[in-house]
Amino acid sequence: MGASKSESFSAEHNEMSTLFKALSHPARIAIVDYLLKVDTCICGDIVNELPLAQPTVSQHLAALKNANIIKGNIEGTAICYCINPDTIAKIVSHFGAITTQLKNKCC
Amino acid sequence: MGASKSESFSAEHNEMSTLFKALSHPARIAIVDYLLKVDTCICGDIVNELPLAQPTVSQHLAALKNANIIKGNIEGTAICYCINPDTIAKIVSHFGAITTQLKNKCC
DNA sequence: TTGTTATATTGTAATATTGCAATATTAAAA
DNA sequence: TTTTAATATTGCAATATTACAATATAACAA
Repeated sequence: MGASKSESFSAEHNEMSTLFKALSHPARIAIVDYLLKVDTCICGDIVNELPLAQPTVSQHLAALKNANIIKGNIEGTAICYCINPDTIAKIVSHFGAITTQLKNKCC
Repeated sequence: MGASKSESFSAEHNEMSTLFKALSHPARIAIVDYLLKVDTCICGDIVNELPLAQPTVSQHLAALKNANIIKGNIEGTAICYCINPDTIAKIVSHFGAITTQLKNKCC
């Protein structure tokens, strides 16, 4: 086939894998990194920060927005992007649970 | 094109995106979840736990092993898989840094 | 209205991923 | 040695992702 059999897995597993898929490209990690580095949220220069063409960056931003990892507020002609702390918290909480479970393991 | 321009990004960004890519499929999240749920490391029944054929599961296990998220020890005919806590720690540390940076943000 | 600037969308080509049947490999058991 | 069980590899078809040129849209400026 080729398509992932997502309907065969739990909502939780699908939700987490969707978040990780959004972070599974170096450009998108770089975008998140940049948004954290810049103090202000008024940031219309993400395109200049990346070694990719404008439509490609736009697609990566859309992927991050679609996964709720970033938020974008229209600010005139520009768009102000910033991290969505709620989604980060969700991922952190997932790994918190993993870390707790790992403490009882033999490996 | 189609191939990701990974050579244009930093080693750190590539490394993190590779880890997330390994976790970007529900079957692989389910495998990690299962390995954490099972107390013993002697686990040769991952195939029966997933709604996928044996070769497909084998590929997902290889993907996780390749990203150092799990380790596999040969135990006779079976293979004993378990989580690699070092890699989990690396991801946790990444999000720890993000959480710290987020505290100074306006959004 | 006519630029101009910032971002999104569309179309398309190249490449990667997913899934599985068929087959191979490997190690223990008979 | 032959069989059996567990896992890996190969080959291939279906689908998804990545990248970008060309174009569209939307809002402000002149």
